Amino acid sequence: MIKIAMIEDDVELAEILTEYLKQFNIEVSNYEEPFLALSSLKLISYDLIILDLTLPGMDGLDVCKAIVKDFDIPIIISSARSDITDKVTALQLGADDYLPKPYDPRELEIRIKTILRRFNHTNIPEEKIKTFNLDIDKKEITKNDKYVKLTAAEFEVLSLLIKREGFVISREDIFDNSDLLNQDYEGSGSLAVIINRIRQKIEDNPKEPKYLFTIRGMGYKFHNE
Amino acid sequence: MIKIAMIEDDVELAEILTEYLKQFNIEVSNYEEPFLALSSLKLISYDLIILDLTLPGMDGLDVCKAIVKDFDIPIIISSARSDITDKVTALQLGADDYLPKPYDPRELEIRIKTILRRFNHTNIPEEKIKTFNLDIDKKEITKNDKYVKLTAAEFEVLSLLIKREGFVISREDIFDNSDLLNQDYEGSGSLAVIINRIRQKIEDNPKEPKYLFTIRGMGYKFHNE
DNA sequence: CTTTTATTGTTATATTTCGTTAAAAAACTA
DNA sequence: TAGTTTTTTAACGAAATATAACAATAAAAG
Repeated sequence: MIKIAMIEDDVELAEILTEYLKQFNIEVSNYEEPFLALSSLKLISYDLIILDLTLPGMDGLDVCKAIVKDFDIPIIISSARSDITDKVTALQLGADDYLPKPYDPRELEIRIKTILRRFNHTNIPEEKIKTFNLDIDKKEITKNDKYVKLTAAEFEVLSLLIKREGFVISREDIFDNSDLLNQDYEGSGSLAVIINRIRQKIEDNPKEPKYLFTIRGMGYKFHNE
Repeated sequence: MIKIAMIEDDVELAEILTEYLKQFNIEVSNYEEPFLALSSLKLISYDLIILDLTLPGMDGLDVCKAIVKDFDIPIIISSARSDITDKVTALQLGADDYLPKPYDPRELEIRIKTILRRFNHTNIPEEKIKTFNLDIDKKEITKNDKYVKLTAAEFEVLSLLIKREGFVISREDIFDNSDLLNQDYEGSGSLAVIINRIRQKIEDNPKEPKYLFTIRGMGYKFHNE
């Protein structure tokens, strides 16, 4: 689990990003107030900071400076200011990356992973030893580098499970994150059928799953090892 | 996937090239600001740099010098300046190639491939083991070095699939990338017909495709192995 | 200029696929 | 054991795709 502190006054944006990053086991705590953030940095250990430069009534660069001074933690600057000097200054101050707004959340995800990998070389396992790998662009999932042929709905469900590997995903969550599945999930066993079909395709012995577990009363959980 | 950093202040040109190179699994990140590019080189590992010499308010050759000094990465210089000394200087500085503007994107693609092959001898697989080969100039496609006779429309569709090999291509995408096909694709099965005709020509058993797959609800996908 | 041939788009029909439903079986809880 | 939840299974039907036959058009040949 990666923990991130976000300093962002646009609450709506912060929520969107928090929601998006949750998919990848990234937990975001947002602070609208930079000084509050600075205080809590002393208490809670985060892996990374995302700092918005365009904060109301203060210069984000000063905040950046303060963080660099007191903490050894990677910083990603996000800013709506198109001022080029900002970028240079921020990077000179010790920020690790600079993202001009608006940006694609996926871009942010990639930058986070890249920076963290660089920062603590060994920490992020990275999709290596994993049995299952997900290639979003190619829309394909591989099990031990072997292509698993899935239908659209099966792919949607399984990719969500892989993305949230290790966590229990409620049925509701799955439907919320799917465009394909009929949203009137209530009282419908259709998901169970899809899960069952996925098991047929990925488990050696579908009766005794090694990867896709049912957590009774809660949902499903995926182990990728 | 080949990753390239482009340093180019003409955003429009950069976008065109980015779009074009995407076809060949080449991902381009453009930096309008050379110093920003230099900073990000430390963070992100690119396979190659395309550097525009005619940057506003600074000498691109200095940027080139800075890159060569700190990074072991091939550089292609692109320049609108017709000054011959520039070319010589650039190459002396350690640039790997020099392209005078304006140039054909295809030219750029070839240079990129050539340089990368030279640079890391083993890394780029190169179209060797591939069953299908596409020669854009000759407008011909070969299967195991044997010429496949296709109609114009079939060629357009199949070449797109080959270029984006491994990725799912939506029907919409195919029509967008075609001049020949009737644009009113909606509700028309004409593409399915073309796909079927292609299968008859390239598959051993069209009923069970080994190359041209249907991804239901998504589009088509081509495997070239 | 007419005839032939090839190509492409259209339509209609056949086929396959896949999500849903429903009902039964199995697993768990109390 | 009874009652609930989850899984399995089979069958259905709608939608997506494939196929075949034809029409329209363009290109080539005579």
